[in-house]
Amino acid sequence: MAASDGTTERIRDAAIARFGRDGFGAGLRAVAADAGVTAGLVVHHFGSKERLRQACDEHVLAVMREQKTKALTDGTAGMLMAQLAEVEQYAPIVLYLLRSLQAGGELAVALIEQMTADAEEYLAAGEAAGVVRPSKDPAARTRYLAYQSAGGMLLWFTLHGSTADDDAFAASFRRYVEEIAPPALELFTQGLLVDRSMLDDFLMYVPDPPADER
Amino acid sequence: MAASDGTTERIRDAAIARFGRDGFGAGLRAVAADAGVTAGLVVHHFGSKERLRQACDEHVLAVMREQKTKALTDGTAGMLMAQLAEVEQYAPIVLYLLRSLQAGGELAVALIEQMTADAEEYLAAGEAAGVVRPSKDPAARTRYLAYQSAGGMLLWFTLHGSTADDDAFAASFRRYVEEIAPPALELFTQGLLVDRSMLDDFLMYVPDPPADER
DNA sequence: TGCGTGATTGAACAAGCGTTTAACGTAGGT
DNA sequence: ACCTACGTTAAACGCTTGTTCAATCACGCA
Repeated sequence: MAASDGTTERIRDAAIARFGRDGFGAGLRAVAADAGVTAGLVVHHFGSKERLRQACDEHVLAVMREQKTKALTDGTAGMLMAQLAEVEQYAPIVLYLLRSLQAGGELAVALIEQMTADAEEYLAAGEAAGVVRPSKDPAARTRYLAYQSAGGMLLWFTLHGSTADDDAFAASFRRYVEEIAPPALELFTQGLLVDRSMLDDFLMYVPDPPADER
Repeated sequence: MAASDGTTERIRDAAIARFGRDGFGAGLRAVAADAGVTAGLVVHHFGSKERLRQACDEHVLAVMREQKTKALTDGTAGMLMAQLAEVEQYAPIVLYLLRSLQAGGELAVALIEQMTADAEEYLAAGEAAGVVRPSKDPAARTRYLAYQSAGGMLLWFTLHGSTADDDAFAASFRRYVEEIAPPALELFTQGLLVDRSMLDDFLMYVPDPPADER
């Protein structure tokens, strides 16, 4: 995993892995044990648990920016992280990112912002190439797509992604992308509603659907 | 809401409100104080914190089913909860549901299942009425839409929904729905991609990627 | 050689957690 | 009037948490 194997970096990486696995409620002693040190040393190096998490955030953010996201958000967004997770070494970082999304905080906001920025660029390029339809409000569309795809991924992770093993996680991730890709592409190519003229009907249809029983 | 104002129900409602506000990490003493009792009495009535949460889950689930979800998942899914949150008295329950989605667990799965079932029914009705396009895999499409919309809502709540006040929460919720509705409708009516080439490429590629195990 | 500085440990601490226990008060039944 | 059962409280217990502290270890430098 690179990063000179100094003790500080080793603790930081152990914290990323442990927080990704168990969430930020994980104790300092567990992190310390993973790194082969004591709890006292952790706080000696980082000052406090919160500053440890800040260090983790910064490192993850640095890796993210370094990867330069050649992987585009294709609208499903899972592709981006799936590609990362496939490289086995990045699975802990992807897990940590998902935990951050789950917990909120600055890193989560930064993640969504970067995803949105990437999607914006990607969609604009697609539009220029004549592949993507123009939008009445491109920024709103981009934000909507980013939230939906990242949120869907987060929800999937919360409900079914609580796997302990990194490889199993990557495999599960691949399965998720494969599952959502077909309906996503279908929606993106043909839409959901028959045509534009139905929009008003749709809006009036929404308040009360056919009162079928069940 | 109501429920006879017995002490047990009062504690349960206080727990729903407190868990919704602070998450499930909230302490029993805080719940007890909200209900005007002591921590010991809470466990005397419910046995343990986990069983208290189970009682909360069951009650919330009962209210959900009782409301009969005339509010459909219109694909944005937020509509459902927004309509609920508008009735001020249901705001705590909606908050509790979001916390459950955030934490995972049985209630979260049940919520998504119910949303999916409602969406299935609604989409089938729309398709029969000629408003909704047919899908190659309707179940997959429904699941995809449910996860995306519920997940987007969850993510929004995690990042920006940490409001303390119930009314402010309902108002914020309304704003969220208003923000995502236009791009959602645009996507649903016109799609995102101009032609089917991407879908065709994908469908030809997907049948056999490197034959991984499973 | 000796000194000193930083890494590292193990123990201790205070606070919070969920839970247990003993006691008290009060109402109802016989 | 006694006894019982139950609602309720306050205190304590055991555990875990993050953090602090003193002591130990190792190594670079004079």
